[in-house]
Order: sequence, then structure tokens, then C-alpha cells
Amino acid sequence: MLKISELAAKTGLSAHTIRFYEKHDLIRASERSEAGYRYYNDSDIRRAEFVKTARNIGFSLEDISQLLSIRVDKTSHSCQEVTDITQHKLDEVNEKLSELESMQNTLQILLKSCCGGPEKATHCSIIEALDAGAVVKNRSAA
Amino acid sequence: MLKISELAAKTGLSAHTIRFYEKHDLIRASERSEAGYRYYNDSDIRRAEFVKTARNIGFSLEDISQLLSIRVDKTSHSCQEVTDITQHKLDEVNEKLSELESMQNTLQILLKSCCGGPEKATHCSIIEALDAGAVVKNRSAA
DNA sequence: TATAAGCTTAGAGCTGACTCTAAGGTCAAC
DNA sequence: GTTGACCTTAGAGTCAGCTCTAAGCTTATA
Ligand SMILES: [Zn+2]
Ligand SMILES: [Zn+2]
Ligand SMILES: [Zn+2]
Ligand SMILES: [Zn+2]
Repeated sequence: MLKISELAAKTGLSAHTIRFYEKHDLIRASERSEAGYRYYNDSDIRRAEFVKTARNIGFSLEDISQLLSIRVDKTSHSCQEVTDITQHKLDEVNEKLSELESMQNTLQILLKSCCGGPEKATHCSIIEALDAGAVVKNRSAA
Repeated sequence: MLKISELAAKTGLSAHTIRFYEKHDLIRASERSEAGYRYYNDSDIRRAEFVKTARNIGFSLEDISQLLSIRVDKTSHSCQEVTDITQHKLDEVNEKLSELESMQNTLQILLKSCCGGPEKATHCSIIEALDAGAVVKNRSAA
């Protein structure tokens, strides 16, 4: 049985965050001391670590909530439900990756074009490019 | 001279967003009608388009604010200041890219491991992996 | 027994970039 | 001369995921 600060130490989540997750029904403390202190048993701890792992991977709290309800009643859920959540997350990640790669590309091109020196910015090609509407929407080999 | 809705149509920003940007001193309306309507002259329009371009590239409003103050007084600023902002943004982008690539990798591995079928999730290897603390922190060839 | 560290709660505050609302004034067209 | 589209403002609300505060108990240590 761990107290909240011990669970915090074990998971790397802050006590604040653990309480916040409890509000959202992600983490549970099966027991309370007479004074109201939270106590986490092995099952609670495993659940908290599941949450931590899922969060580290990048799942949203809403995703984690769904994954948890599958986890606690596996026979009522299918592998497909799990892959749906995972695939949807992967799609999101891929979309953000595209955006970021495009930004990366544009920024690299801008940086290459500018001397970067201590000269006055009157001739700065980055400023010029922005003025000219330089949206390099290029998506080639990253 | 454009009215706000015309500038909105021209830039693709909403009138709300234009007013919001004005609050943050990114976009300006040099003139107002007697009734208080905003009117944008050519210089205002060019500034708005600069803002739009910079935003599309991914610069934060704070970055854009700095880029604008360079733009309006180029002789008081150097190319280096411009590259500093740009490089800093690129560093941010690269960091987010790393995180997302790591997430992508993990999600792909998880998806490969799961049958994705209509079977009960009792044997689901994604759930198992999350339970086992499956943090694939792998950063190899994307 | 006293001090400090740790726990409790409801609820407010933070970030960034919008997005919208309410209540009203203005303007062009028919 | 009225309908309806457009404009104004200050300020509130939205999103996700925390993060912190205040005020007051509890527990462990010295
Ligand atoms: Zn230069
Ligand atoms: Zn330059
Ligand atoms: Zn399966
Ligand atoms: Zn499965």
C-alpha cells in the first residue's frame, strides 16, 4: 500500500497530477485511511503505471480512458477496438509529422538564404521571403 | 482601402482573428471611418500578409511580433537577430519531430503486434504491452 | 509537545491561439 | 423606410493537461 507521494515517486507523476487523473477516473485509490489519505494497492499501482505508459506513448487522456475500460473488462471488447484507438492516434501523429516536416523544410530553406551576420537587416532574405509570401509547401525527402 | 471583411477574404484570416491580432499589435488599420470602421491601406495589407505567411510557417505570435519589429525598422536590426528567431523555431520543430517520430514508431510496433480482429481483447498484445510498460524509445531509421 | 512534512478539498489559474457573445450602431439595396 | 448584412466593443469561453493555492487536518520525528 502506497501513499500518494510514494505512488508519485514510483510513477514519476506528481501528486497533483495523480489527483487530477483520479478526477478523470484514470487512477484509483482503492482505500482511504481514516483521515482520508489515499492508499494504493498493487492493482491500483499497475493501473497507474498503465496510464503512465500510455501517456508517455502520447495517448490523450480520453484515449487512455477508453483503453482502461477495455483493460478492466477484456472479454467485452475486441482487439479491433484497441487497434482503432491506436490507428487513430497514429493517423493524428502522421498528420502532425507532415505539418512539422513542412515547417522544418521551410525554416531550413529560410536559414540557408540568410547570411546570419551582424549586418543590418535591410537586405535580409528571410524578411524578404516572408514579405513575398514565401510559403514553401514542399514535401520532398525530409 | 479594405474593410475588415475584405481583408479577411484576402488573407484567409477571420475578422475575429484580425481584431485579435490587432489587440496584440500584429495587424494595424491605419484609418477608421467616422463610425469607427477599420480601413486597411496597402501597407496594412502587406503587413497582414506578412503575418499570415509567418503564421503559416508556424511562427508563434510572439515570434511574429519580433519579426515585425525588425521588418519595420530594418536598419536597427541585424540578420543575426532574424536567424536567431528562425533557428530557435527550427530547434523547437526538430524537438517535436523527434517526439512524434518516437510515438509513430511505438504505435506502429503496437499495431503490428495486434491481430486487430473481432476476438475478445483477453489476449490483446497492445493491452499487454501497455501493461508491461512498453515504452519503445527507439529512434532509428524512421 | 512541538515542529515540520505530508495529506485533504474545492476551485482558480495557466498556456496559446483563437472563437464567440451580447448589445448595439451603420450602411447599401430595394 | 425597412430589411439585412456588416461593423463596433469589452469581455467571456474553448481546448488539453496540468499546476497551484488556501486553509486546515494528520503523522512522524526530535
Ligand atoms: Zn544578411
Ligand atoms: Zn538575413
Ligand atoms: Zn487479437
Ligand atoms: Zn489486440
